[in-house]
Parts: sequence; structure tokens; C-alpha cells
Amino acid sequence: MKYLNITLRHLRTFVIVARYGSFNRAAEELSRTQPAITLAIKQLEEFVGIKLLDRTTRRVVPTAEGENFIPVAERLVRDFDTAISDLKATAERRIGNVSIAIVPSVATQLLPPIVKTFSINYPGINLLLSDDTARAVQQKVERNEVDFGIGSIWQPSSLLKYTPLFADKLELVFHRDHYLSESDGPISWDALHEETFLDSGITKSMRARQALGQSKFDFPNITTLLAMLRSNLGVSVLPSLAIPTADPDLRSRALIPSEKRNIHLITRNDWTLSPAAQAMIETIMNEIPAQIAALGLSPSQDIESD
Amino acid sequence: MKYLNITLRHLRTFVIVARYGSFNRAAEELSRTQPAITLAIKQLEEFVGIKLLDRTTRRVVPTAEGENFIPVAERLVRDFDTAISDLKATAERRIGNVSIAIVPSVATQLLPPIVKTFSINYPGINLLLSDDTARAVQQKVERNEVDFGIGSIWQPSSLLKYTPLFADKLELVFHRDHYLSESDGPISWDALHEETFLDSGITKSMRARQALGQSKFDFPNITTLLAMLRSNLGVSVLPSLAIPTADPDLRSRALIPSEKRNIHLITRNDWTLSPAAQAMIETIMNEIPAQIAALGLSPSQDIESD
DNA sequence: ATACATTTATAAGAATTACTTATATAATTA
DNA sequence: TAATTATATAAGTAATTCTTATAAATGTAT
Repeated sequence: MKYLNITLRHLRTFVIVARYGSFNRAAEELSRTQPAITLAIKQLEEFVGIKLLDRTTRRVVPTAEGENFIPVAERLVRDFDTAISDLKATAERRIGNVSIAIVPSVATQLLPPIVKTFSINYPGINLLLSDDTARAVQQKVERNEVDFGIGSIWQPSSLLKYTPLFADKLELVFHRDHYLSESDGPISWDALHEETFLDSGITKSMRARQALGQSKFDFPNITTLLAMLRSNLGVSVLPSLAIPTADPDLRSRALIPSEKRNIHLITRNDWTLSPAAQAMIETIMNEIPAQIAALGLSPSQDIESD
Repeated sequence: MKYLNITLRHLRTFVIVARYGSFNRAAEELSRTQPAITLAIKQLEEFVGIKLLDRTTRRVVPTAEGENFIPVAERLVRDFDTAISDLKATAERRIGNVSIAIVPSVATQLLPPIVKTFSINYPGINLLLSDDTARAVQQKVERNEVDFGIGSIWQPSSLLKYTPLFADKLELVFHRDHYLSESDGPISWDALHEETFLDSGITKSMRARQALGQSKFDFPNITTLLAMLRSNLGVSVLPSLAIPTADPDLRSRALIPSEKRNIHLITRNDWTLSPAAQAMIETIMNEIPAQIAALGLSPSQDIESD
């Protein structure tokens, strides 16, 4: 014995011996033999330099200091055990927290049934959702402010890993009084040349590819953009998920050639996901196919630069 | 490895590794080698089923759960260490409590300088003195209500151990107006035959041995008894320690043959004294000779049946 | 009082655990 | 791409913590 280390095992032994008032019964309780108990108590007493248990062959009684130490030792043992079991509970996904940054359209349309499934399967895990623009989603993931993000790719980053979830078709949106309502069916991008265009984050990034109308306005917030559309201020292009299905004032038409917005799961590749976050991702992955079918989306093909 | 036990050592290792962000530096800090650290962390992680540290050869960063667990582990380690060091402090007499049951005469006359010495030598130890009759002193020790007692023997008990401290000479006490004041020097017990006797606990137990005067009164409380003596209600016999030295109304005379009251340290023989109590007893034993000299007492010879 | 039963203490050897040395593997940096 | 630096792994050694066997002590019952 070089330098003896007192461990929780000593305290645990002490607590049990004090409780039973017997080395033999404590040994039984702890599935050890009586000499092992004797040794542990002896080590503890010698280390602290104080007698904790007065013992004869007939009686084991705590000394005054022993008596005082019992609740202290009990608390230490208990705290340790709960700390470890909390950690295990986290690992087993019984408790935990998940924070997700997500673009609003996905959050409102796709997520509710997923969240419901998740909360049934993991009732102990808290969920924190923040609605953000595609850019903010990416930033929050980069800064580790959230466990992961869901959105399109803003600027590809080597820090991040993008896992395609599905593709959302872009559609032209306008007011029912707009002259485009007169026709139905797909419409060509070229036909939009003369339209007053209300830009959002989504349309801005596609100006390079398609000949869009003049942009007088820029509304990063989709809710604001929709309000503008309801006032018949102009037309815009939105992913289908972002278009309110039951809005009496708005109409939408498909576009030719059809463009898609790919929605990805965004994670940091140097960061281990918490078990709770893993559970959420698993739930999302499982539920996505059903949601794609329900909402008329298309499965994602590959990673494209948006 | 049958069933791995997670110990504080694992948490301690984890905390240090997290603090330094390096297995090697942690190993150095803990005076162990790097593989030992690796193993400990691995065991902890495998046991709880959760990754706590993300590590490459270049960086060691806590995962989300690891980050959460750091303060928990730190607290557990800290609590454990302080609990053990408190126990050590108790053993080393730096902190503690002593409770003593003591007869009033000893408490007021003999104890003050002893308490002073004690409080200088052991500033961290609290002292609780309770004044009691000889009988109550014994009872409190028997019931473990105090660490030890100081007093005369009430009824010898096999539970208790009596260590003689000193002997206190009994003296006759009376009012200065009492006719016995006319003479000086020792007086015979026989001469007290006709006196009105004020009994106290002390005198009652000696009726068998000495022919005392008639007892009309019984005052277990010494203060009351003294008040009665000051009213010249009768005479009494008190140990010298109990006689106020500077009382203008009272006189005292030695008795022949001289009787003594032996004062003992009273402890339980099946009870280990706390280090604090041991410290107090040591102080008493060291100081007693000087006090005997100062107060004109006699050293105790042997244990007598009182 | 003496023997008996029961319980803790001690000693020695066995099993387990923890650590060290040596080496492999992986990830930055130049 | 090589060099450097850090963690991971493997094997052997040291240390510890058990168990078995036995002794010593205490209280009980005859």
C-alpha cells in the first residue's frame, strides 16, 4: 500500500455497516465477505484518523463522529449514483434536450407530425425549435448554437455535413385577382419577365439561372412576403411548402422547367450528436417518406449547389 | 473486467482532462501515464453509454453531454474531498464539539482557566457545558447526552469509568452571626449534633458516617442553600470549592476528622471519545495540578465509594 | 464460572484491477 | 507529403481488493 485512496466504495461500505450495525450483514448486502468489510472500514478510519464505528464482537455502534458522518456519506453516495444514472438516462434517450434551427416552411408544414411522433417515443426529451432563414440555420449550426439544422444550403461549408431530406418544388404565387389567374397549369419562367417580382431569400439565389422580372421589393420574411402577395403587389416564387394551401386570396401555378429546393439536414462534422439529437434525427428520417407522400413532395436526389 | 465499477477516480480524471483539453497534460497533472487516462475515460464513457469527449490527436473537446457533466462531476469531486477533509480536521482537533456535564462548584471555580487554555489551543472546537447535580452528571454520561462528566460518584455503575481528578475538603459553613463564628480552627463533627442542619445532596450521603444535627431542610440547589445560610437559617457542610471565598456574610471552619469529596472524570467505558473530547480531557489533566495548588485542594488518592 | 456460539480481526494466497512501457494509428502543420 | 504530436492499443507488471482459513474477543447459557 503506497498511498491509499479513499473511494466512494469505502463510504458506501460504511453507510451499509452503520445501517445494519453488523459487518456480516453488510458483507452479505454488498455481496462481499466480512474480512473485506473489515478492511474497508479500517482503511477509511486510518485514512481520516478517526474512529467511526465502535465495535465489539457483539455490537457495532457509530461513534459521535461516525454518527455525524453517516448522513454526509449517504448524500455523497446518493449524489454520485444519481449523477451517473442521469448520464445513463441521457444516453438511453430518456431525458435530454434537442435544439433545432429550421426554416419556417418546413417547421410549419412538415414538422408537426414528426414532433408528435417524437414526443410520444421520447416523452422525457425537451425540444427547442427556432425558425430561421436558411442563412441563420447554417450559422447556428456552425456556431454550435443548435444540435442540428434543417434547411437549404446557404453557402457550402467544409465544417458542415449536409444530408438531403427531400426536394420542394418551386411554384409561382400571385393574387387571385392577378391576370395570371385567368389561365391554369404550368407556366414558363420566361413569361415572368415583365412581372413585378417580390424577392425572398429563395428567389434571389436563382436570378442567375432564370430570367425573372424586375425586383422592386425584398422580403426575407415569408410571412411579410405573403402579406404583400395578398395585396396583389406582384408575383413571387416560393417552395410549395411555404405556400398556404387554404388561402382564399392566393393562387399558384407550376413552373417550367421545374426547379426544386433541396432541404437538408445540417450537422457539424466534427461534433458528436447528443443521444437526444440522434433520436430526433432518427425520427425525422423515419417519418420523412410518409410526409413526402402526404404533402406531394419529391425525394431528394443528390446534393446540389443551391 | 466483470462488472466495472465507476468511481470518483473516473470523474476526477474526466474533470482534469476536460479542464486541460489534453490527455497528456491530464496524465502529467495526475501523475499517471497517458494510457491510464485513456482507459479511465473509455471506461467512464462505456459505462454510461455516452461519449463525453470528442477527441482527435489534435484536440480534446467535450461533447454537449460532456460539457453538461463537467460541473456535475466537479461538484461531486469537491463535495467528496471536503467531506473527507472535514473528517480529518475533526480528527486533528481543528474542528469539533465537546459537551460536558459538570457539577456547579467545579464549573465555577476550577474550570474557567482550563476553558481559557483550551480555547486558545483549540480555537475551532466548540464547548458546551451543562451544570448538573452529581446524579444528573452521571445520568447524562450514561445516556450519552454528553461526551463526559465531571463530578462525584453518585452510584457506581459498571457502564462508567471513573478517573479521579482531585479531592475537595468538606467544611462547615454558617453565618458570621452564628455563635460558631466566635471560635476559629477545626471543629469536630460531634459538635454539630445540636445544630440545625441544611441538607444538600452532598451532606445527605454522609449522614450514615457522621452524626449530624437534625435536618429540617433539603436544598439540592447550592445557590439556594447558600442563600439560606446567608439568612442564618442553620449550618451546612460544603466542599471548599462550593463555598464563596469572598462572601462577607459567610464563615467556614474545617472539620475533624476531615472528610473529602472526590471529584472524578466520568466516561462511558464502551464509548470512544471524540478527538475533541480527548483534547478537552488532556487539557483538564494537564491543568489540574496547577489548579489544585491555586485553590488549595488535595490530589485524589484512590477511588472510594462516596 | 465455564463452555458455547457468534462476531470481528488477522494472515496468506488468489483474483481482479490499474498502471507502465512499447508501439500503432491518426490528425494537423510545415 | 513528410514530420510532428497526440490519442489508442497491446502486453506485461505492479498493486489492490477480494476470499479462505483461522484467531481473538464478547456475550449468553448452562
